[in-house]
Amino acid sequence: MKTRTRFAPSPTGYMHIGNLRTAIFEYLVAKHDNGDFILRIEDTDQNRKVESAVEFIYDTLKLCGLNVDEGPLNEGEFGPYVQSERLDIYKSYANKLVDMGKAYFCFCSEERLNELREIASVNKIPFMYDGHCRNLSPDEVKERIARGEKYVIRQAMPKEGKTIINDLVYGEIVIDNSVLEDQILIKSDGYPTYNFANVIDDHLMNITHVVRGKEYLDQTAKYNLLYEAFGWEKPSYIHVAMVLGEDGTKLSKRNGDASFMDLYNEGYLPCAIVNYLVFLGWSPNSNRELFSLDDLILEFDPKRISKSSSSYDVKKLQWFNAQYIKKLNSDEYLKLVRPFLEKAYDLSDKSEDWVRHLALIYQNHISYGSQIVDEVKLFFEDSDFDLECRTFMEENDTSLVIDTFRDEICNISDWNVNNIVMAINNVKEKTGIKGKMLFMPIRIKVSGKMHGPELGDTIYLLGKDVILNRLDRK
RNA sequence: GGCCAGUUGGUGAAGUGGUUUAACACACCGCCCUUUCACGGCGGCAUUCACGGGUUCAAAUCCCGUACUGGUCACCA
Repeated sequence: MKTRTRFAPSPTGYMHIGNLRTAIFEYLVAKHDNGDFILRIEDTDQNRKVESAVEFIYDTLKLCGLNVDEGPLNEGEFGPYVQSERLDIYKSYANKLVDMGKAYFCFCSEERLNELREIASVNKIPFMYDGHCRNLSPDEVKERIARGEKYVIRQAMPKEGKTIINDLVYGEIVIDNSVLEDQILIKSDGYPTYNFANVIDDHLMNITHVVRGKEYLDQTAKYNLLYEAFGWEKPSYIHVAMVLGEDGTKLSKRNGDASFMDLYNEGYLPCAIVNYLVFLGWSPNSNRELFSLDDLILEFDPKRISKSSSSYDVKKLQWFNAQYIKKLNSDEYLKLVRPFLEKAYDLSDKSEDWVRHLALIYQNHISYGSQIVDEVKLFFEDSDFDLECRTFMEENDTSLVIDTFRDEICNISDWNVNNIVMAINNVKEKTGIKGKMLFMPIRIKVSGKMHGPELGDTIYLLGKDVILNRLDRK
């Protein structure tokens, strides 16, 4: 049977890094086996729907190179791929279960349920539906439905015995059936519950490997019981531990950096994000860290997914991203960085060459696109010396170097990097000062900083007039 | 609270009974390179694998208990 996995998000118009990571794992499991990657939209909660969320999900996956083989926008033979369009399917399967005597109609009111809940909380025991409607006679059921009473359909769970979950990552997990409630399959509004819709869809869509967050691990017992009730073959399960924030707490929407789009808009490359995310909880059978998606497909083995949760670390992401930025050719690099420059500064009086030259000297320095804005600031505005610079200038007599340098600069007729480097060299010859005591005074005067790009380039790009001005400042 | 899982350095992690005096990478620190800065290179950084017992000639690796962390117990997904 062809391997098929599915990514099944709710259409919220937002994708955080944990979701994306799950999608990547799903994609890799499928593609490693030459299988299919399916997108299914889980919108059974009508309140949470967001306009154009489906397009957003497609866009995100596409940016990451995760091609959807079947989904709402490119349907295959197992559609529809949106759960709200499959309501009849769920109903018919629920009724089938009722006919088999494995599910039943339940007319219990919210008031009665709340009462039960209260009693349970007073007695400090976990609430569980008591199966009140489990043995209603078929005639009574028919009559009450005819009367227009509201109902849900619940699955009749076994009261005894154990259910075994087999997971590729966690191994065998045993759940006591006595903790399982008669779960609702169809809600009173006619919509299926998440759990039920999942099982039906996964089976009908021939999903062979269910990859999902570890928070569903316990619930898998219910899934298995459903598969068994129908007599269907169970899929393989791959539960993936969660990603925690840097402080060890759960990632949330409030943590802006946890959103893929936010990272993308800050100038992180999708290939770097993907590479980083895969390494959060997975490792290959070697020391290699840099992987393209295609290489990942080759290497990926779900058995090497970690059982414990891991923390999201921007520093490491930045390292990955810097590696990929370095590998970009200059056109690709410019495409990444230029929008940030245009947004932050007025480039209208700058030549294309100038912008290119400026951007390129930072290619080996930045770890994400928008970082260039700060780095490049000294080319667009004067800034005061920071403490480090002031201390240096106060503790050292720099006037000889600066004065000589000024003269040399004035004498340059052909303004290019070579001549500028030569000018600095002349200062060394004439003053006998070299090394740090030569370069630092010039660097500080010119850029206001002790750290920065190559001095020759910096001076060249700033231009003669600006340089002469800055040499005179305090 | 019941149930389920996890616990290797600041972070990601390798490791599944002896080749481990615990790889590798990020971060950090130091040195070298660079006439400056960065890039890069080299080196340092867990006497120890949450803790306590046990099994064994031998345990991070197997067993039991404790602690801590997380998950889960909805007409949410």
